[in-house]
Amino acid sequence: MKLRIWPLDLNGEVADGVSEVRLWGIDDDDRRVLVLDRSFQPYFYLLLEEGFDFPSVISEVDAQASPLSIVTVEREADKKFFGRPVNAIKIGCTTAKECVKAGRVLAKIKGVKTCLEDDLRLASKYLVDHEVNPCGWWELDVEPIENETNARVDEVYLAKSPPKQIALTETPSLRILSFSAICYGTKGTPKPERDPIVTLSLATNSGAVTQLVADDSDEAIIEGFVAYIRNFDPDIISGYGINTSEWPYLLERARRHGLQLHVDRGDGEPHTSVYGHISVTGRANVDFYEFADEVPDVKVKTLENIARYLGALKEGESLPIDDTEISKLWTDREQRQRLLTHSLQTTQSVLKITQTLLDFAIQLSNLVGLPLDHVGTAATGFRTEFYLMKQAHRLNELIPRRTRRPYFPYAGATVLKPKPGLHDNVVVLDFKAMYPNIMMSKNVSPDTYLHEGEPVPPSGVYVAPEVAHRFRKQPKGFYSTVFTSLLTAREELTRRLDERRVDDSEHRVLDARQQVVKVLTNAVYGYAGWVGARWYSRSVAEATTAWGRATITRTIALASEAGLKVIYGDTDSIFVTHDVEKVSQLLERVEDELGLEIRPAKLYTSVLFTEAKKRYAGLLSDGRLDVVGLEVARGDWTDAAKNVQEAVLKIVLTERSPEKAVTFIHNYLRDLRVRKIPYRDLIIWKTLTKPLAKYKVRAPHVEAARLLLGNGWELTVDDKVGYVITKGDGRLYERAVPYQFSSYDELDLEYYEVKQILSAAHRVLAVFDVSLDDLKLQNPVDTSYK
DNA sequence: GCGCCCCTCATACCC
DNA sequence: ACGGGTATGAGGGGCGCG
Repeated sequence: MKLRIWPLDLNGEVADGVSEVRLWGIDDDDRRVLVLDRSFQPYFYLLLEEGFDFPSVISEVDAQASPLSIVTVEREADKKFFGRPVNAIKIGCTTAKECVKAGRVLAKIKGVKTCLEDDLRLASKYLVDHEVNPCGWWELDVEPIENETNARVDEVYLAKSPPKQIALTETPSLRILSFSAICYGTKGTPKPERDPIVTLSLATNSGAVTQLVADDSDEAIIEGFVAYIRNFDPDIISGYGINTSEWPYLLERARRHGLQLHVDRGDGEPHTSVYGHISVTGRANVDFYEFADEVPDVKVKTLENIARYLGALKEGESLPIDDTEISKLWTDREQRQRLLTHSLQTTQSVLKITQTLLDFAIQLSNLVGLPLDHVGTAATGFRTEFYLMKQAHRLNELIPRRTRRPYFPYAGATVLKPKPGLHDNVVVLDFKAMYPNIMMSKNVSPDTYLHEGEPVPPSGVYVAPEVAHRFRKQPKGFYSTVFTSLLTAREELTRRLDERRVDDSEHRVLDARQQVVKVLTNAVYGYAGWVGARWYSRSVAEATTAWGRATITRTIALASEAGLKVIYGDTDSIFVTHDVEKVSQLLERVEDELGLEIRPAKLYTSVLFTEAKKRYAGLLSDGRLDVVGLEVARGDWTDAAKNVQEAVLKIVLTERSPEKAVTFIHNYLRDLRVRKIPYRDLIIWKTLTKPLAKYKVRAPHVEAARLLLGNGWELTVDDKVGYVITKGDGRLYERAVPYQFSSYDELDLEYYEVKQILSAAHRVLAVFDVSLDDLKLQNPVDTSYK
């Protein structure tokens, strides 16, 4: 019989010595199904040296085969490696593990250059080989079988054919469960060895909201959580930070109570899998903290900030409780209800974030080919690589090994010195997908690159400026081929999007699709220059930026020739006076001569530059303030400094009055001295980028982190430390204190005035020749300081 | 002992 | 564990300075 399946999760197993791929999904009749595929033979390739023929190598393989669990040995005469035809031998083994073992032995045979594709997991290889992507529709022949392993699904099948893609686009109706937990500890970060969970809230996309609350013990919470999941049977389990917090905590608490956290559709517990995510077999466990980087406008990636930005938290609503408050609130019976409400709100925010970002996550999984629960945790490089591996397979290209290489830097993009001051009516002209289009039009790819000394082929070469790297014009390279399909897909999506109304349900899916195609397109250049990449090529990256520099340089010359004033430019954009006539001439001229599309992106009614590159602010034609690079756009300045700078920018851009800005600053400083500015606006947030012991210098945020650690708080790499600067003598790092441990009375307000507020404000006002002294209050040694 | 210069380290941004 | 280019602030050493 035929089965149509939308794969949600898959795993590779070895059962009774036989490799088995388990495909968990939803069928077109809305049933949850498990398909077992026992016909997928693990294998790898031996790549032959040039001049060695099959028989001699194969006889040597046969001679060594007996202790190696080799099942099949086949010639592969039509494969390519970096675009060149090669001879390879396909070796099948009983299991993926045996492949690795056999590869190590057989790679030493004379005439074998290397072994390939032995370093891929069974499930990955299955997806690549059968061209199956999760979160899409596939059809295959199956035969119903007994549910021997008690999988928690409606049906279990045995695969009778490989899956084939079918043209169904709609997403099945998914059951989504979001959750969050709060733990109780009196000494710093709660520890699962010691401290219980006090409440766990759950919310589903069917509208159910449940809260589990501890009595003497959290045993009932864990049992209730497991029972709830088994009953609701979610396809997606989501949270915010659950891979590092909730899941490890729940697992340890369950262990301590002698309970099984049996929440999956198999017969196990959640477990750590590739890229450090937590896998719940048969479901997709998605931690939306992993997608916070896709929201670059939010600088400090707390749940509250992300929720607010995405509209998942209404104006006035807040998630005001921080970790240090929890134990107080739980202990105080009167206050306990506030904590429980907070927990519910948190979970509801998570559910809303899930509903906002899930389309993107699903489309990313479907385009890249990684399962939904992996794709978030996989770094950009690995997402790109998985996509490329799938494309390589379609093109009959063998997949290069991952190798360790030395790193050599290379030159990047051009950034112009801005013309400082205020400019009216400025248009930003952007090249559309500059690097991808350069790479495509110049056939820039690892397999088209001509190494030094290689003769020019009959079809000719493209030669990169400055660096003189050469790329054969024919045949079309791997990257070019990939770009062509990505850019074509994007155009097709844009066309279909235009046909639909914004409130159309398919519009959301198409828009998410279009976004992920764009994200992936833009990731390939960076991937090519990453030393860890399988398809790494420094020459590719270096040639691309060289063509980019030539492009922007020529564009600037053409703009000047056209009589336009060039105010600034960075990589693939130039800022010019908005002279409609001349600009449209320029656009035409550039596209004609350079063959790349350039278009107006932003229009500023007025824009302000200092002497610095990459930092400016302007009023967009719709009246919004757009701040780039300046303190307002950074997460490591106090809100006090950012708020003042933003106000100053608004005043000077709209009212053109530096004097008014100065008055505003004076008033703000007076408010600060009488403590009208909220304490939280004086917290500085900085990320720990390495373990504390590895820091070579004593820095404020590092010392604040040490204080937290000393008080029982746990901190790991990537955690943000919030600290304040207190009064006293000595270095800043001696006076930096975690914000939880200090209060307004202890703050060094002079530091905040001078180093935060005035520094940020003066950066803007210096353009108008306002001095720092003009910004200070008349009585700098006001008694309220000390 | 203090200010100044210059350098390194650290972070976060832009595209 | 994708790229290079850039700004900025704090720390820290060396130096002059009666």
